[in-house]
Amino acid sequence: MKRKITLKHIARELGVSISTVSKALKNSEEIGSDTKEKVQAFAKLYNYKPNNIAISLKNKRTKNIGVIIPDIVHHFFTTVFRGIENYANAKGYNVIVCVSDESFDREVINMELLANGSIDGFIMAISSGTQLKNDYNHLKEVTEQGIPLVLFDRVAEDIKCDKVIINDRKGAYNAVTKFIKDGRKRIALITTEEYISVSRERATGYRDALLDNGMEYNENLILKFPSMEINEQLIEDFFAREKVDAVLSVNEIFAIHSMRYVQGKGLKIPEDISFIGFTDGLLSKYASPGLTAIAQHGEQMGEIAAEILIEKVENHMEEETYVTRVLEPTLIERGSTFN
Amino acid sequence: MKRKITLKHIARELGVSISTVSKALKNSEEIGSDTKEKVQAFAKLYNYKPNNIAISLKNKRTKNIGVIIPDIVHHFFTTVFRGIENYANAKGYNVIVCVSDESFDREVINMELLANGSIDGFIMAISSGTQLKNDYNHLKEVTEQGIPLVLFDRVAEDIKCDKVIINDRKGAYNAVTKFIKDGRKRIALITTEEYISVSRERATGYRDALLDNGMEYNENLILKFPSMEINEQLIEDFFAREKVDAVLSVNEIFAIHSMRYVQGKGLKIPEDISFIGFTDGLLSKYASPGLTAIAQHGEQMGEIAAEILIEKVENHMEEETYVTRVLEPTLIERGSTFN
DNA sequence: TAAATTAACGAAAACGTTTTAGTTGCATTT
DNA sequence: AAATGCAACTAAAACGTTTTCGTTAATTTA
Repeated sequence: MKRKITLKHIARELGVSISTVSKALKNSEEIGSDTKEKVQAFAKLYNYKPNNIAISLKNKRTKNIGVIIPDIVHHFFTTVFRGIENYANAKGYNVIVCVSDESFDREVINMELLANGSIDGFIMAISSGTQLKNDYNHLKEVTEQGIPLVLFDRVAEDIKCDKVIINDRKGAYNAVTKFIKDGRKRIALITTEEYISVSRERATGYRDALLDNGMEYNENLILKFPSMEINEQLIEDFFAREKVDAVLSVNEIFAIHSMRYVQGKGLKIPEDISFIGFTDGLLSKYASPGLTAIAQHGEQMGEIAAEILIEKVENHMEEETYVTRVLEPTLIERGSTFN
Repeated sequence: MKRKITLKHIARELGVSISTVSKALKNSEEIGSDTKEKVQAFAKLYNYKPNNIAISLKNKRTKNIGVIIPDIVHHFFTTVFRGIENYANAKGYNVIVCVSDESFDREVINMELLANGSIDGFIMAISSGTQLKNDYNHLKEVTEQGIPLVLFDRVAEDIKCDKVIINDRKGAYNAVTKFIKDGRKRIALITTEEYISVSRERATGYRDALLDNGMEYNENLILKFPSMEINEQLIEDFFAREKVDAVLSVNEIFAIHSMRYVQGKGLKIPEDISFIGFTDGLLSKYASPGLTAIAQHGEQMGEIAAEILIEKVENHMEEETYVTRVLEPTLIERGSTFN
């Protein structure tokens, strides 16, 4: 086992000072060329690599960025993560991921842990637990310490920081508008409770599209799941109770479950009933028929978030100006709607 | 913006030495109780938290573990990751993720970056690029430096380290055996090139099951995709050329694509043709009919890998003994096979 | 009373860097 | 010959901890 070699070892071995070694390795003009050669050759021979931790301590910069997401086994978040990782890596940053598991407590613990020097900045999507509790002190503490923070997708109005979101309202609006153009009359919305910021936005878009097109906004046509967990019974009750010819779902899972349910009841998609779902993930692509989806451009979102964060980290300007980048959703048409 | 407070600040403010502050905060017996109270109160008031980087430098332990996976937008890997993260977090470790994107070069770069002090150990699945190149020097360098390494799923025979895998051969064997019991006569295998260790194992299980049951092993019934990318044409050609009544696929995507193709041709699943796929992911669950799947127990795999790694990191025993934990695959039966 | 013990604290080294501010010895200038 | 300039190097501080080894002064022991 060959232990890691340090500047001190090289210095001792070559009979020069540590500073000389450090400068020689940086090709400093201060150092004579024969000494430089000697040092560099020795360093290469013994495969010297500077210790990141020591450099971090010296520079007060870790070249790590902390990513906190509610769930990793989730297509949209992994897509965003890929964007973050891509950009960050290209800029020489590593990514430390913590999963809040939709829990307020784990979010707080993880942030505090990372905030003590381990990272240069945060990128995160707020957990549903936190959105429910509506307590953002952990975020405020971090920003007050001067640690840059970029929120994506699940954001909070009153946090002063950079944000990257998609225009969820418009996504829903466009979807419902398409349903109406296709002649759909009873358009349902399947969603979660409203404390999730994105669900709230999507519900607004749904309502606005109906009203703008002179249609009735009927709360009976909205199915709200109390949690992310699927509940077959609620689906069954809903479709038994309401006659529906189009469904907008805030996520793929709810949409796919509903599709399978109505197919089981003998309905034809899209002839009898039509579906559009948020998040253009694997399920949408491989469902039968394919699920028309509102793409959220997660990878791009991640790249932008990382770009904004790293810019803030590197050019530590004191003026507190924050941007909110709003991406436009795209409708990916598949077999679950008329073409 | 309130800057982070350090031991030095507290010491200066309270007119004591840094060592006294450090000890007082650790409730050392050496320090008088009134001094301790004073220091602790001050620290709490100004929300003192020790700097992780400084501690890392001092202890030569970062409490970070590096995870290198080929792809993050991939159900199995995220599942494993969740297991790793769960266990690691509970033990006070953070997880730094790097995505090799199936590329040898990125794998090497990422490992070298992290190996310079940023992490205490690695958990990784080898990229296909690396398996193709069959060059594992970067792994050897890391282990030679005394950095613990745990490989999972995609492992390499000749690397001396701990490993966590599933019995891929048995998974395939059991699937094919089931096909045979169900009366299937022409059982196909859809796979990748054999340089991927898991594909090789699965192919072996496929063959063994056929031969053990007195059936013919016919290479024409094997469809090999040259890459992870799906190629519709190959599927079309294959099913046009070969008459097949059962398909074992090394992943979900290939299986789902094939199912859709044969359904498009008017075949009934499972009456005319039956499917089993590796990786029990979302697609299997939500396909119609549901895809009978060989579950790889990713989360458990991640937890075990993390457990082994952290054990090695913390009890740095010099004896070089390595374990290989083999998990048993489970067949999850769904509509794509007879019950 | 002198010596030994103890409680309470501080100085300093160490982890591995980077960087500023010297310090040499030698060659050039006046 | 003294002063200047320069090339090539080193010492030391700094980043924020932890920890070992002192060092006090007060207290106990013989």
